[in-house]
Amino acid sequence: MSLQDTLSNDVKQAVKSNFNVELETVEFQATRKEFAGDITVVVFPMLRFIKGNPVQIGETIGDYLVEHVDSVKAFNVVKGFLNIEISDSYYIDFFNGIKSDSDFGLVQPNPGHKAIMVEYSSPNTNKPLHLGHIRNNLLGYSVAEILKASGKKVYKTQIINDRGIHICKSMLAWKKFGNGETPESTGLKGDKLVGNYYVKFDQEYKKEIETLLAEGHSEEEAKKIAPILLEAQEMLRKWEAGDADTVALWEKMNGWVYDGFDETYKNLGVDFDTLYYESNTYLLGKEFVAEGLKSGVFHKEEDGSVWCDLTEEGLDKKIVQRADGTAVYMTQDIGTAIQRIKDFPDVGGMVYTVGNEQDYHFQVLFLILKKLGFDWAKNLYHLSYGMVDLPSGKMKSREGTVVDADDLIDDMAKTAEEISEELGKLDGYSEDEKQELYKTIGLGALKYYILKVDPKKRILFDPKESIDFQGNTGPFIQYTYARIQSILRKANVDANVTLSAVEVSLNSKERELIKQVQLFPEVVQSAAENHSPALIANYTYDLVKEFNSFYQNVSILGADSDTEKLFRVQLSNTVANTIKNAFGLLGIQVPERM
RNA sequence: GGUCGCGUAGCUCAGCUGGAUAGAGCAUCUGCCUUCUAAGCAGACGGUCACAGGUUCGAAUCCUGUCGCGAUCACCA
Repeated sequence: MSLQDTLSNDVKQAVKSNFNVELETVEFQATRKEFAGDITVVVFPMLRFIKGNPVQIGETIGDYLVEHVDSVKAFNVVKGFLNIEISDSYYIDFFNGIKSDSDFGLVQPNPGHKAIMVEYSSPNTNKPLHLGHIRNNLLGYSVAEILKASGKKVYKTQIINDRGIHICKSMLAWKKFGNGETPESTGLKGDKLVGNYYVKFDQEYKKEIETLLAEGHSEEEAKKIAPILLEAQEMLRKWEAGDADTVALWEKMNGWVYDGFDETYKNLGVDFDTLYYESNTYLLGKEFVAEGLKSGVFHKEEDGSVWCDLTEEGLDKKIVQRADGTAVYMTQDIGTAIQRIKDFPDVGGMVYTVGNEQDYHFQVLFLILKKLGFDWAKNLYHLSYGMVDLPSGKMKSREGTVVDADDLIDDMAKTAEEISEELGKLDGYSEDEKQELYKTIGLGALKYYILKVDPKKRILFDPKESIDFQGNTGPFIQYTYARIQSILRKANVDANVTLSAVEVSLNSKERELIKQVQLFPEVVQSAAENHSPALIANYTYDLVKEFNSFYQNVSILGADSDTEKLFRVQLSNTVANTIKNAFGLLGIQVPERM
């Protein structure tokens, strides 16, 4: 039970015995630094139930608390704010309780709870991953880890868009212009190679359009009758008909892409428990159209197309099946969702990590699933995130203004290397160790930079300047962790010794630090509820700032008594542990030294 | 035009269910390396929380409207 919960009961008791009023809730906030105290009760909301002067009410409650509650040492009242000072023994007890708990703040999985499936990444297989995918992957992975930490069983998944006209475009371009090139023959990553042919297709397509325009066709017409496009469409038909050659080529090229993706995922540090492929799911969902028709959720138009009328819910009418009987995007997503629950019966909810341009789509999808009567439909969440903008504007693949994921990761490591060399931090390291560390730091900077921002806001990303290594950044926090490790190596004390309040008296900085650490489990729960890694990131930064201030202003290994030294070292160790757990949830590594 | 999201310091961002004088970092300026990692610490400067109303003891936070930016409104995915 947290301090706030117990105090809440105490305050209610105080109010009851003094004013004979039963309070529903008590409002708390952290005490501002300029006042004495650790936690503050806001008296104003009580005025609705208790008549009187807020200062006097505060005084009365404070008197009661000091007298009846062991952990309350003293209090003061400023206006309607009752500032409570907590006794050292409370903090020391709390501290003793968690200091050897390496899983502090993480809830063990509860087998009674339903599992959650988290979908993220979900790329197309015709081009490499870019900066937008990085945000998607980091968010999805991190939210999955945070949900795990809050005690849920989690399945990480993605749906790979491995079919369609865009895939055929790169296949066709490779067939026509590729001269049998392979990743091995060119030394290119598979996804890059395939991506190049997608670009090649577009170039040829544009050339043909120009020719057609010169021949007097309208632009609209030219776009439709360009021979290379017709050829791609023919290829898609062949693929759908199961043509052996086409399918073989499709499998070969997709294989290259998957190898490339795997490398990028590995570099990013994300992974998946199960995969779905659109080529397997694009025909799903049609049987539910039939069912929906029967139950009246859908209706059929004269031309045979099937619709769902959501106008009563304030939305539009949405098509779920074309007049020719084929499925649309929405149909697939309905089918895939249902299929997933069939495949994993323990799943009771799903999180979709998809950009905010699809907000409307998911609103509709969730509503339809509810109408179809699935009880898990109420536990669906669209983890919607804003676009990543560049200073030059939007990323456009056709204009070559895309920031490639692999390039970006490499650049970050390079920046880390330059800064480290300049500061001369890594003397005495082997070249391999250095390279490993540059990667850890570079990725830490990138991940933290992306994750500390509220998911729903758009991010302005300046590849040259935006990622800093000072201030509110991943490397700053990693650095603090490494420094604590250094303290621990040199201090060489037994971390398991239990201290009592009689032996140690806390100064204000130690108090602040313990309070900060104490918040971690609440922050994790809140982040899980809000699907927001940003909460964890900003909390970790606050903790580290607090620690740095403590560390620089209190002499840890100076002329203190052994007990005080022991306490401070243990406290540092606990902070390090918390940083490590928090960063684990963000998928960021903390180096022992840097 | 309808719907949804965003608008906080020069820049990048925090600010939980309304609470005390709105917080960080970067940038600019001042101090601090013979003691544990200066990727650090202490401090200064910097704000009409887009604007206007409303709700209330109390609003950056909730409600309404206006403006600005973005997304979305396909028998595309």
